[in-house]
Amino acid sequence: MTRSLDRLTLLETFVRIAERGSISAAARDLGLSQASASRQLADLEERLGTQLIIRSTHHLSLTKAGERCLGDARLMLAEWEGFAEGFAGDADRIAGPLKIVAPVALGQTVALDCAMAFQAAHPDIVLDWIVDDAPIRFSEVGCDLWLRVGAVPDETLIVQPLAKVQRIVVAASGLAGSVDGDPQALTALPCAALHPFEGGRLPLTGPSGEATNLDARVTFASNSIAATKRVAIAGGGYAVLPRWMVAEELEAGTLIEPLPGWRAPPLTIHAAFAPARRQTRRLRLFIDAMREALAGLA
Amino acid sequence: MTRSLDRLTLLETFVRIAERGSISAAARDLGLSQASASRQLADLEERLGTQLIIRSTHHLSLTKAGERCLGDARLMLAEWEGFAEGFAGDADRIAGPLKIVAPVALGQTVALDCAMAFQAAHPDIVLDWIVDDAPIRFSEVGCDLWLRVGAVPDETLIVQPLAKVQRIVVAASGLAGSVDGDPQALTALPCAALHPFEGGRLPLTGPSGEATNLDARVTFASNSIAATKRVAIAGGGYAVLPRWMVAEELEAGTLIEPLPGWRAPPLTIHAAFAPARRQTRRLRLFIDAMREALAGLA
DNA sequence: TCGCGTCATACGTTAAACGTATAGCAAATT
DNA sequence: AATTTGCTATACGTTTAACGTATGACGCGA
Repeated sequence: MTRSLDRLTLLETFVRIAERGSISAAARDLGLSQASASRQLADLEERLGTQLIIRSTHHLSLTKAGERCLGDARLMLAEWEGFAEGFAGDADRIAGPLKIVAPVALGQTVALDCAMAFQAAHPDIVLDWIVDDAPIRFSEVGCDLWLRVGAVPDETLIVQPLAKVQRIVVAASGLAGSVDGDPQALTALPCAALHPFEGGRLPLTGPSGEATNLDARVTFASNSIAATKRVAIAGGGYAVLPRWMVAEELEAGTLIEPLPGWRAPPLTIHAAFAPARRQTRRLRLFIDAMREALAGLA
Repeated sequence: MTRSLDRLTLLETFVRIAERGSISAAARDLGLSQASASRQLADLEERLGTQLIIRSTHHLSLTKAGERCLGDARLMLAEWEGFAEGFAGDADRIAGPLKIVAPVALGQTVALDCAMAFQAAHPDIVLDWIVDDAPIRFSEVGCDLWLRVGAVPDETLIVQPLAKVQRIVVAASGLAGSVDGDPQALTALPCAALHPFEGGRLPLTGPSGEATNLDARVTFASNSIAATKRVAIAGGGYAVLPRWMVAEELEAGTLIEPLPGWRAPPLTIHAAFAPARRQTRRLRLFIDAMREALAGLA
């Protein structure tokens, strides 16, 4: 009987090497010698009959086969973990890493509060919290959960809606004081537009369900919602922003709602994660907690 | 760094033990000593933190956890195999076991011919060919492919249609010689019905698309299509049978078609197999070959 | 040029998986 | 009832391969 080191351990080592871009760094992370890590990678390559990583002394890169292997390896490792977790005697212990990418605005406010509360409730969870509004390459980042406002541009992922975000038109009173509830008056004003949700057209729904689609004179465009909000506060243009995000400014009068009762199309916050037949309990619980926390944004 | 024997190897050993119901028999199959097999099972139980198999000297049985583990273990092993196969350098070599359950009639004729041709083309394939008309418990049998006429009563499986089977009314001429193309005349004759496809009602479609639904006087019922055919030949009743299955008898005059041009509802032959993100190449190729072979039955 | 960090590999050491042997048990056979 | 057969678990010495240390070749930056 030929013995073999654990194939799943070989995959773990490979994934860590790919993520760190260095055999030595991965070895340190995993508590191995550099020589062992190097040999395990070679062992995996031999088993699969193909080269996965192109080596050089200062730069490792994945082959095409290595890229495919990375995605599959992660899934198989996640499946083992979900599987083994399903038998664990200690059903109450929630532990292990969670790497999460969240949008900047939510990731520094509501979602972050939720994540901190989750960690306080489960102290053995290790959170890796990344805020980023840009679309990520999920398979490269190696995260467990991607919180995303709007569409998730990756059809390989499982995408679940968590909450809808109510959006309204807001502006500084000096800019929009004369609008007086008339949507058409907006077309004369500058617009601070948020990529990729707003462009030259602005669909709105009124208090009685009436619809209109305004031309927007975009004078400022950004993919940063924080920047868009700041421009609106400074009077540089009206903006379409989530109500939760401008509640304080509306209360303080720093911003007004020039079209009371009118709504821009709501956006959906999605949870996106890799398909595996069993998700780890900590991920499932985290998603549930996040769904509950975001429910108040509607 | 603690070394560990391959977790996937532990799963393989467990699956074989469960299938054979004996640690010793599994050890012989796998080329291990009985002691090693016993230890590997104990090792897996220790890793998962739960007992999987209840031991006795003459009868092993799975615990509840063991039953769940069996299904998941098979899937994870299949996923590794599909994964590793995707990297194999020798893309042309088709090898390994295929365990297939087929309906009795097809499994002794057309489908068997196809399977034998497939094996002749790929001699390294090991076929385990089981004919059985009864519904199987897929997860217990541990087969790769279930060929099934009609519905597949297991929603956990991937089910793909392979072919439609054209069915006609046939009878011995001594019984049905006076029917003379009139469907209603059938209601006076005894019917040999095949479970679960025929009962007291017989829907038929005529040559011009006209539909009728006859009362069937069932005097013989069986779940065996071969028995039903035999009764028809012997003049014990008319039967609804696939055209492919009675072609010779029609040619020889042993059976006649009392309602030329009329059809019973066709049945679909399905291929059912376990979901895995990657199917082994041999299974994919086999299913393709079977689909092609059965295409002539319509 | 020098120093540092990288990866691959040789070599002796280590850890764990191996098979053989044995004991206890249950069922079938004589 | 006694014997035979086949089962599983475990002790023990053996075997195997994975381990870490050491070293050489290489590339990059100061």
